[in-house]
Amino acid sequence: MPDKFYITTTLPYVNAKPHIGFALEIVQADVIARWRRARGDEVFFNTGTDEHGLKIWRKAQELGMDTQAYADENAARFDDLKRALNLSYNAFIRTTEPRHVAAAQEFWQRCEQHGDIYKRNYKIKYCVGCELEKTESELTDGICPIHPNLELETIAEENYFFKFSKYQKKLLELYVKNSDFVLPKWRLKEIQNFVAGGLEDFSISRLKAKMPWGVPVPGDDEHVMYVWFDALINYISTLGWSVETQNFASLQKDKPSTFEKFWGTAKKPNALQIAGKDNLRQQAAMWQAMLLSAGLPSSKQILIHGFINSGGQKMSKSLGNVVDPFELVEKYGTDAVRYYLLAEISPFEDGDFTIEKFIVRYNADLANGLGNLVSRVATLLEKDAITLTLTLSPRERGLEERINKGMRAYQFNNALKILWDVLRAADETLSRQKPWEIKDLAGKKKILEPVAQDILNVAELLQPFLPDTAEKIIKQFSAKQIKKSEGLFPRI
RNA sequence: CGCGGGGUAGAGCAGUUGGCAGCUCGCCAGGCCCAUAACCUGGAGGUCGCCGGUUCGAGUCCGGCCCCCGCAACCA
Repeated sequence: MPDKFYITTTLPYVNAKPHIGFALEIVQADVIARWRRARGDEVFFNTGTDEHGLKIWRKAQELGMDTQAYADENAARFDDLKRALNLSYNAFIRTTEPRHVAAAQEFWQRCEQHGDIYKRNYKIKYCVGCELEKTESELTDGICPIHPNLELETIAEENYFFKFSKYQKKLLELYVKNSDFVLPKWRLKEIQNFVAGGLEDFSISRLKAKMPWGVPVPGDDEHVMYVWFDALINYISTLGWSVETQNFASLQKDKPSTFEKFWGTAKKPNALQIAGKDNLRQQAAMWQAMLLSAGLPSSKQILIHGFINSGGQKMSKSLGNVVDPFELVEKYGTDAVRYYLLAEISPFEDGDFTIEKFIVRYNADLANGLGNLVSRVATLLEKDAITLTLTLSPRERGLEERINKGMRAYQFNNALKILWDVLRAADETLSRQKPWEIKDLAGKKKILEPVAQDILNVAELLQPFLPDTAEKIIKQFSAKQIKKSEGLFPRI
């Protein structure tokens, strides 16, 4: 019986092009998904786009476009990552889809039934100069930095609020009971401290008159849901919650729904989420409180990755150091980009991307390392027409276990290092045993066969990381007569 | 005393249970000449931020201090 495995990324907001940071998140998720599939699990891998809210609405207005048309255009660009990065997700949910809107409304009603939604005055600061609402973090010393001479107006607006504060205790229990609920450990500590410090209810609606681009609040035509509230629900709307859940409940009592199979149950939560460090609170606290309120199972685990800086600085448009994943793939290939994200960037800490570092890593590991070794061995075999019978399976036991150990801790960089150690050892063996000096073909074969087998073993275990490259090598090294092929990674 | 992360060779980093300080790039010397001017070996280069403690032994544990970087909620 294969295990059911669920993994989801956060949904990127479609007001900008996909950037390298999201590429990191989705490639990490992809490796985990592929790894689980290779182990025989049935995998549900979700991603999608977050499309409601002020920024998108305003941007579409600026462009004179229909808001949905604008969202469609941008959502398509995110889905393009699938091909560019060779991703294996099987679900792409958009928060403007009817099934998601319906789920969000159902979810809202459940929270409301539990007495967790209420209306209250919400004071906002408004800068007449900018004609915009301002949050505290946008202000310096309580005044708008762009219009320091103007006084801010305070506008009181009625909003719906979610009783976040009510769930403080339950959230803390959740963290205590599941010591690896959030990885890395210090992020769990961070969220624990945050929740322990006290929670304030948060606003979950906006006045439709001011900003109509959102999910309508059930039973109140004046309001739409604040984008965060609806966006988080994608993790379950993508599974067919709640329409399917309800159908199953009435029709087939004993058969678990897709939702239960993948999202899990209260006793056995099953959902793995992956998110950036800016999303810790939303995913590990707010979303979990929302699930508790709606009477649904918590997530099982949340992985928090860091940010990618460029030359030690934050990527920003004004600095001109923003990295476009499509451009990189175009120039250097999918697997080269995947390799950098997985091998060079620490899975949990902030990482750094510069084109110089990328090229150094590419040449050292992909061109001089893997690519050169494959071509080295293939040529030696082809030249003397040495035929081998290598086996793809059973895999080399110890090596596979070491990779699995790294993967269970989501240490992609360590797992890859283990594989590269094998490649290095192969190069060393060749230099020491000098098969090219040996006249006797049987003797030559004796040296080359285990080296070729090592390459095949590495290729097989490399599949979740560099699927395309791995497949090429497996094909090449499964032939009786291994032949030289085009270089995998030409030196740059 | 808000919270968290970091400070290890010229640069970038690894060091999970305390046991002779490692990796990649760069630099120097040698080897090889099968391979994508690739590969292999050796070398130079570090008071592991500072001070104190525990220990036979600390980069690793404990206490204090200094510096750098994020975050401080309804900015999606």
